[in-house]
Parts: sequence; structure tokens; C-alpha cells
Amino acid sequence: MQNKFLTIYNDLVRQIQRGEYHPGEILPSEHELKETYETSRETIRKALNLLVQNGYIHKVRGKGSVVLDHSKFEFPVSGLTSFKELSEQFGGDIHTTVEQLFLSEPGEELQKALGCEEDIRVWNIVRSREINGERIILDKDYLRQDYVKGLTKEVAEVSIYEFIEEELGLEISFAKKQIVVEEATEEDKKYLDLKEHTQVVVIRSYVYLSDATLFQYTESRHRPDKFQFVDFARRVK
Amino acid sequence: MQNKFLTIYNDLVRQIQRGEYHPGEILPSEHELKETYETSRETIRKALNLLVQNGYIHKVRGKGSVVLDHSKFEFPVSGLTSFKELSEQFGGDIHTTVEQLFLSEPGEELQKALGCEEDIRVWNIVRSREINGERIILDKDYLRQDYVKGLTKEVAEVSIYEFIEEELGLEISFAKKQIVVEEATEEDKKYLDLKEHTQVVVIRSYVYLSDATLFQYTESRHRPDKFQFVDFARRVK
DNA sequence: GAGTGGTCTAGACCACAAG
DNA sequence: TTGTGGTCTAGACCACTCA
Repeated sequence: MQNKFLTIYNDLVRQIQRGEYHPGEILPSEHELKETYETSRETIRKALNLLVQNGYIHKVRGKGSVVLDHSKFEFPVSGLTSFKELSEQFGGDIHTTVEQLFLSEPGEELQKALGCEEDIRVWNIVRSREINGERIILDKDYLRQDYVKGLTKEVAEVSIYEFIEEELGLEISFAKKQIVVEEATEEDKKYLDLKEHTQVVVIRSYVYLSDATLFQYTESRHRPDKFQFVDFARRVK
Repeated sequence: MQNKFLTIYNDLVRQIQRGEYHPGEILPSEHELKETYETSRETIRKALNLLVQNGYIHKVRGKGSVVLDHSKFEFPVSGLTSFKELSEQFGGDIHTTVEQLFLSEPGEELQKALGCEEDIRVWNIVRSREINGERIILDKDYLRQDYVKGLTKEVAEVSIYEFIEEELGLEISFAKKQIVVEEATEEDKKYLDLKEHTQVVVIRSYVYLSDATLFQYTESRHRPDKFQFVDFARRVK
């Protein structure tokens, strides 16, 4: 059994997605929902706050909770979305190839990116991602080996994040990301089906554990025509 | 007098920034804080949740609230950054040219994007942004005229957002954004110094007022080599 | 076992919107 | 005036961490 407020949140999301509430309509009031779900108002409010955070509704004092048009953004990619989560939403025909996997000493740039000393070993992982028969994403990961031990090709083929969280028991907490467009490298051309494209979209991520230590640096290199990023921004008065 | 939980939040932020709590240290427990601030635990929790959201602390069940190194995240916040805010951070030599400004009936696509009827008039604004002598951004704005009246070339040259919020008293609340890469159009080639580039990075924004009405649709078209987007993402378990 | 944060309850008063 | 969401309270029980 889940949390009550999560159950209510999921129920309301399902109803909105099914079209039982249309964009512009008002949800039942918190008092009504409280009766419907036989719970307290604060619990309803917790569920509604989740809907707000994820862009499903907008609350207006004195009026109610307005349903937003969420359909325009079917691929919510904000957050720490890993390729595995992304591919589950995608639902297409997907395959990962581990092109490289080895340990090395960090060069000067990598020491800086990872904020570590040179006596630490670093995993180098290069993976290409094939979607519907085309290799369109190249993921280059660098992980501190003192945190992540025992990485294998089999793990890299499935999900490194899952391995880190479930096998190693480390908790990934937050990430800084930068998105830019760059010229494709020889490596991009080698491992991706770039067709006529000469540039790639690069997402650089710095990933932190829950104790705020930086343990991973990643470059996710996308063929530009298949790249999409979605963001939901709230005004911070 | 502010909200209680906001007052507590601001107080704790100040203490962390002054170094009264160092990264890695544990904040006083929620029970202790409750006594200190003479309030209820839920109110303390609201303040602490704000600290979590803004990257100041990380909570661990059974242990407490760990203070994070916030100085690592002193980069421009994503959010609703307008060109004006962006240019103030940039600090370069900047100039805006209003290429077009007129009222029209919304075509079919625009009616869909703005979710409005065809009997409403829509402002069409096209502005090019010159930074250090190169025109690298083309902003195409579409605003519902029933909300925004009296737009002039002078306003468009400075800041439409400022005009909307300060002159018209409307409150901009949130925006949904989509970022993709597309082929440059004839219009892009006409108004931008694209040099050898054949593609542009397109940021599509749907901007809402605080009563959740969609009143603006914008395409911000960037020359790819000068584009950058920064994001801070928290794990949503 | 003691202390921590996570969830939940059943109230209360307030500010704001609309008829 | 009525109904809405925003804030706040004083409890309660639970899951988890650590000694």
C-alpha cells in the first residue's frame, strides 16, 4: 500500500489524462476531495501540491484548482531522467551498445570536472543508444571508482543508475546540467548514425550523491533532429 | 509581517550563508526547531521543505537535515528568464531591433497554440537580438490583445514583461518550455547572422498569468553556437 | 530504546473571488 | 455572504538510524 497522498495524486493524474477533467476546468474543491477520499484536507493538499509541481494544475485562491493542458508536453524529461526512464516513456524499439568500458587515471580536465585527485581511478564508459534502428544518442560517462566498484558490461547495458542505487545502495540526489550545441567529433561520427548532421546537442551533467559528493560526470550527445528537452518553470515572485 | 514558515526559512538561509552551519553538519531536529521558533512541527517542516527545494539541505530519515555546499550552485537559475534578465547577467554589448510589430487575426496554428478563438486579435512581434555585434537570437512573440493593450515599438525595444507586470498590473505566473533543434527558416536567415549555420535552437514557451490563462506564445530562435541552457534537477525518488 | 524525519488527522482562522 | 485555497496548530503513529 502506497502513501495516501501519492495514491490520491496518481488517481487524479489518471483522471486528468483520461480527459475526465479538461484544460480550463476546475477540480473539485479541497473540501469535496477530502470527503471523496475520506481523508484530511492537509493530505489532499499534499496530493494537489504534487499536481502543481508537475504542471497538471494551477491553484488560484478564492477560485480553485485549474486543470492545465498537459498534453502539449508528452515527454516530461525534466529532472534526473536517465536513458532507461526515457526509453520506457518512449516505448519504441530500443537498444544499448557498450562501445567502451575501462578504468583509467583521470586527466587534468576530468580531475576538474569530478573535483578529485589524480590518485583516484575513474570508470570510462561509452554507450550508443539505438532507437527504432538508428543510433542517435552517445552517452559518455565518467564515474569515480572509489564510490562505484564492480561495474561490468552487463550492468552498463541495462542501467548504471539502477546498479548504483539498488546494488551499491548509494543514493543519487541531484544534478547540475548544461545544454549546448557543438560540432560532432570523430567519435560521434563513428558511433552514431548522424546522416547529414554535422552538429550534436550535448547535455553535460554533474551528478551528486545525497551527501553532496560529486561522483559522476556525463556527456549525453544527441543527434539534433531527435533531441527534445521540456521544462516547466514557475515564477518565483 | 511575512508568513511564519517563510520567516523561519529566511532565518535558516541566513544562518547557513553566514557559515553558522557548515556543509555536512546536521541542523537542529524538527522538534528542537519547533521549540526554538515557538511553532508547530508542520510549520517547521514547511520551512525545511523550502530549504530542500532550493538546494540548501538534504533530509535523511532517522538522521536529520544535512547542510549542503550551496556555493556550488551559484549559477543562473533556469526559470522564466527573459532576455532582459539574461542580458543583464551577460554584461556584453547588447541591442534589440524590433523587426515587426502588428495586430492580426490568429491563424489556425496560433489559435491552437494560444487556445483562443479567431475573433480575438493577436500581437505579432519579431525582434532580433544583437550581442557583441552579431544578431544571434530571433524572438517571435504572439500575445493576446484582449489581455495586453497598447503595445508600442518603444515597449518592445525595452522589455515586454516589465510593461505587462508594471504598467498593466498583470501577474506572470508560470511557463512551459520546449527546446528543440530545427532547420533555419528564410526568416531566420534574413534577420540573423547565421554564418555557416543551417540549424537553430528553438525554445517554445507557453506563458500563463496567475489565473492560469494562457496569454502568450513565444519562439526564441538561437544560433546554435551561442546557445546555452542550465538546469538544476532534484531526484524525485 | 531513544531520537530522527514521514505521514496523517481534525480542527481553526485568514485572504481572496464571485454572486 | 458563501465558498475557495493558504496558513497554522497540537496532537498521533510509523519507519528508519544509531548507539
